Amino acid sequence: MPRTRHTTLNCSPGCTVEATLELFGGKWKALILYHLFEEPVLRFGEFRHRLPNVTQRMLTNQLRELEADGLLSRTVFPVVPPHVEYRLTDLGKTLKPVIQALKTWGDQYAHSTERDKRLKQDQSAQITA
Amino acid sequence: MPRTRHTTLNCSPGCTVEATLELFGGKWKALILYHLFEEPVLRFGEFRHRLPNVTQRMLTNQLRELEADGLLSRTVFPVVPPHVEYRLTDLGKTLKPVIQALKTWGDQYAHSTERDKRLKQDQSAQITA
DNA sequence: GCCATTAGTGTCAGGAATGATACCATGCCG
DNA sequence: CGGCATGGTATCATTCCTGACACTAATGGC
Repeated sequence: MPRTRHTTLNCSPGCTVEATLELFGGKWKALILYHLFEEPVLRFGEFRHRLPNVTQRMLTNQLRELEADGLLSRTVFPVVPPHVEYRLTDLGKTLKPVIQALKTWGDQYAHSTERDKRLKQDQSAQITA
Repeated sequence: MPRTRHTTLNCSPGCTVEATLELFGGKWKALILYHLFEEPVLRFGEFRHRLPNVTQRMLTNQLRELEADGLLSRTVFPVVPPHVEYRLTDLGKTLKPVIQALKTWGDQYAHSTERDKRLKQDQSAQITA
């Protein structure tokens, strides 16, 4: 996601939908935010445990972008070994209903999508192979 | 967006958030869905008018993916010149609260994000240049 | 015969996003 | 002195996304 999509917000009424998506459409951003709604303060290493499929580089990227967009704050304690805390900003907290809507829908419907059926087929094909 | 991100839905409780995002995280999918909530039946050319920045190829891609995911239906009338109608499926209609949440947030907060400020700076820089 | 229409498809190219891997700083512990 | 811990960077390669452009089919109208 998250390339720059449009540079202006003037493309018809639905445009802010896209604008919102640009903020957390990144590959792992929604998940990062989700975990911060569950646990208000997280350290880098804790993210790594919660998102085991994300490489360190990706995680750093996504966190920095969320920070740059003002959705979360990064607090560095100048100690050794390093200690860094991430938490939602006030603006970030306002995203809660959005993430919540995504989760609610996913919990209800994700397993009924065609995409999901394809995934299951792929998996069983791999198992039988 | 939306390459295939994870193949299973087993990665902790927030995973369905990501799964949902995979469905319409594509560059223009949310906007396509949004327009279909406004106007229940749209033809290919009407999308082109509403999304002037999207190339024909991209629009085709995104529509096909949404169709493949069972979120919208594509009805071809075998006439000349071609006539194709797109509308939401029942599953697609269930996404309305999600898109609505995205739009509500965007309308309220998009203009207060750091990203938005950066965009405005870039624009004025281009103007003065 | 020639052009316009609609909804595409095919090909090519460039750039962005992502992943893998290796490497770094610093202070404590033994 | 050597290794560990934490939170990263740097570099390279690859894959994916996106755009530009040209091309198509079948019919109606001039």
